[in-house]
Amino acid sequence: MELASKYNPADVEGKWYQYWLDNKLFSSKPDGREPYTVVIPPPNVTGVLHMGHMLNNTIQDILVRRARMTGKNACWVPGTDHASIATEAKVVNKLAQQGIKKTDLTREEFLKHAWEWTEEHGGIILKQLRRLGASCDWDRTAFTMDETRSKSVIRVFVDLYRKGLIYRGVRMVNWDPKALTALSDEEVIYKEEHSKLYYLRYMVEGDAEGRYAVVATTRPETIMGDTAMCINPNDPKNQWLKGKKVIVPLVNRVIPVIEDDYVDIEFGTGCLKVTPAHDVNDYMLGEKHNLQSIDIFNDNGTISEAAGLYVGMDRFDVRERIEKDLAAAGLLEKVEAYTNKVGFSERTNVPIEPKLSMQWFLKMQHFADMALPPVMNDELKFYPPKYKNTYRNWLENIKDWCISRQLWWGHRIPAWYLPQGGFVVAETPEEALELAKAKTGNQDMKPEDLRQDEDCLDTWFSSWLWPISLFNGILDPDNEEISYYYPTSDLVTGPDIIFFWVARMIMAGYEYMGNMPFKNVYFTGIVRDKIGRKMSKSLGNSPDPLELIDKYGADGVRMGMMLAAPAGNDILFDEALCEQGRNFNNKIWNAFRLVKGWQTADAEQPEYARLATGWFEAMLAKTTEEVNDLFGKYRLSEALMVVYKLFWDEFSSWYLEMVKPAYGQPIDRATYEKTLGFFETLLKLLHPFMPFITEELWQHIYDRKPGESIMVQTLESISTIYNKELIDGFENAKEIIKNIRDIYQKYNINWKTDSNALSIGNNNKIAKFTPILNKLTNVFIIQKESSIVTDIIFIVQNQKYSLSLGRNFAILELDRMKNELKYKQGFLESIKKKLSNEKFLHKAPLNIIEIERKKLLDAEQTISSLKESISKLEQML
RNA sequence: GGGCGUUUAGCUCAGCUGGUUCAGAGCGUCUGCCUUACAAGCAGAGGGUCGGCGGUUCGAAUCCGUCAACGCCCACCA
Repeated sequence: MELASKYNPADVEGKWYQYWLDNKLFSSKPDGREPYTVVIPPPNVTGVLHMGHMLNNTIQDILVRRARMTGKNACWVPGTDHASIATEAKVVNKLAQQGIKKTDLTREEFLKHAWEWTEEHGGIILKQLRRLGASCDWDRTAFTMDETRSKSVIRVFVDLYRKGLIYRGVRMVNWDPKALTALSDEEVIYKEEHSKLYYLRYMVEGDAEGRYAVVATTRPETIMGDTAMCINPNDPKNQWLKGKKVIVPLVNRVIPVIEDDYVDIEFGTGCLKVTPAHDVNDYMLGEKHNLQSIDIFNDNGTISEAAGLYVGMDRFDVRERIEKDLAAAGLLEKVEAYTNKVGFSERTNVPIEPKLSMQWFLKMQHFADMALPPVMNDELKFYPPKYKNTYRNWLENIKDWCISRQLWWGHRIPAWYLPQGGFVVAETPEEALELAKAKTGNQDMKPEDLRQDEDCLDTWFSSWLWPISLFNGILDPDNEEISYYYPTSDLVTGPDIIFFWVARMIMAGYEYMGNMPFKNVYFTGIVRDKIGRKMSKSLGNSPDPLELIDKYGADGVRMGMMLAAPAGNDILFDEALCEQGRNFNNKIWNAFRLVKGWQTADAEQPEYARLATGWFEAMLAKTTEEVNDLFGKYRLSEALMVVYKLFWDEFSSWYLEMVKPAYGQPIDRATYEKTLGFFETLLKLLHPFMPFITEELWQHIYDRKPGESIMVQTLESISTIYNKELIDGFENAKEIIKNIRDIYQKYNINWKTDSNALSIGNNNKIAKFTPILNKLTNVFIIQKESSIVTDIIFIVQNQKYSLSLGRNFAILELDRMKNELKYKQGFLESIKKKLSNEKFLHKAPLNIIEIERKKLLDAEQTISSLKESISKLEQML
């Protein structure tokens, strides 16, 4: 086989992905093996792959492939999320471009457009994941609005309603004036805004002196909704206002002055305007003091008829306008610059408006009580564990979840209103009708007499069931699949959805399965650019993952991501990392070319090869153990780095150089076979990280049967028992070789043609490695102290070595040796000091003292031999 | 306002329960090499009072206190 000198990913990636699919290697069915289950965080159905997905799914694929190779029945279930608000907004936009308003359509017509949109754009992202190499069981692909998942959502809603955990009521909710829907607290993002604090004059009614109270507000446009002014009863400066009535500026409504401790005496003037319809706190005050509530906003954020002024204007236009009008009327005391926090809709990015409305809620305390302990006591582990705190904090301050959305795209709330008031909750219209008949006693009731709730459920109300509903565990709780695959193993997701999704899945898991939904949660970081900025379209700093794959290969990009991705830390992504990944692919490729290019011969295995194979076997075992340990701790980037170094440094730079036959010479068969075996093992270790190139080479390393794949080879066969002494001995030998190479380079020695003598003294341990030293540096070993004054001296692990170069370079080394002597003497002093410290000898453990004593002896020995060499050299001068 | 986290080489980060795996890794930098697998490479080298200060200890990057900078999460101060 002729191989190009560069690896070309495009030639092999598509081929092997298809091969894996054709041979059903991603598919999983319950069997006798231990299951390993991962459910994908479902991306938005109409989304496209971005760097965050790339990172997240690379990690999942690494874990899944690794599990598969450790003998588990790995099942990675893919799917997409209907993303209620986001998708509906996209469909509304698209319709708007065609001149169609949502309000002109019936619900059915709108949904038809939405499904068309979904079918057109849906699932693109799943196709893109294949480019990455994602080993999902595609036959299981699910959608949060497919039949099984939809029915599951409805069943859960009905169940929770019947358990008394879902209720309906009028509450102050976060209103999104663009999407025209309520939002949960989690969907509101607070941002600091530079705004103004307006001081408004509220004239005191009937006051002869024309006195007025000054109220500070950031939202003067809400004065039309004022129904009281509030002071703190303990505020000395406002005592005079007690019992008075004041006049709302411009509006001229007379409102009472009420008293409540809630008001902060220090803030502003200590006078607070109360607008119960448009502020959460004012709402509470309104309830407490029985105030009227005037809703001055329409759903889209414009001023309503009820306001009486500025009707139809946008809320922010009114703010500007009213400032001028107030000033003109002499009712504006002053305006100050002010920084405050404003809530924005997570999806539409418009400021949310607190609004009183009728919504459905889920009582959360019950769920919080179940979901907190298993995380806090590490039954369910978070990686990194710092997120336990975040999680606890949220659960300990849990609020009821507003689950209704005024949208059409989603799961419609299964509540039916009766003509005479009241409602029933049921899974189907038929069941609802029966319930309605029973409730009203009217047996003649017809389906059309019932009116189903117009609203949809929050998207997360379906995704919180994901680990269960994917295996149909809601509708058929005892089926084989759910029993086998649940609880799932690892969840890989971003910390930004810890409340939205992770916490709620844990809740649903305990409620419906009586068990955790996953055993471990791996929180990834946010992908940022290399100078730490979030990736965004407007900055243009977000590379297209598919273009990166075209450029560097999927394996290269995967590796680039993983090199920079410790769990929970943000990753600063730099294309240079993909380059490093690509280079590594190339390195593997070329190592393969070398090995496969060798001719074999029936020859005795040389001693250097015998030593090298023994050593590399030990290295392989040692590294395998390290990798096992790191995977156990979810330290994937470190695991990759360990294998990377094993391949590049130990295998390519050391091992292959040791066993490589001279040019044109064949290699003995024993070494060749060993080397192929090592290569295969290395490919297996690398496969979870770099699936494509490892498959390609694995297929070529030996003849394989059709359908065979590295994917399903087992890693457990790699021995993790190794000879530590052998490894240490090689490390020592490598140090010596490096020293010799350094000297060769420094003095421009043509070492390939000239053999040089290395005196190693009476050092049997190193003598053993003579064949290796000889092969890599062309030295011959003299096993006694050198008496040649002009030898170049170097010290490795406190042993002196003398290299004879036949010419007098040693003089040039004098300074270096003197420096080394100085350093060693300083070192010796510090140890002596330590060992003469009574307290140290008294209190330190014996083994530590022993170690110090040994250091002392070693240092003394080194110093004396250095001194000797130096003085000899100096005599020569 | 509350909570959490980070600060170690030019960059990105490891360093768990204090002591030879303690000052590390990868990348970058510098030097020499187009050596017959690979210049997307090979062989070497340099580089840090472990954020500041104080304490505990025979001994501190590691434990405690404090200050500073940065980041994240939560919270109803208009």
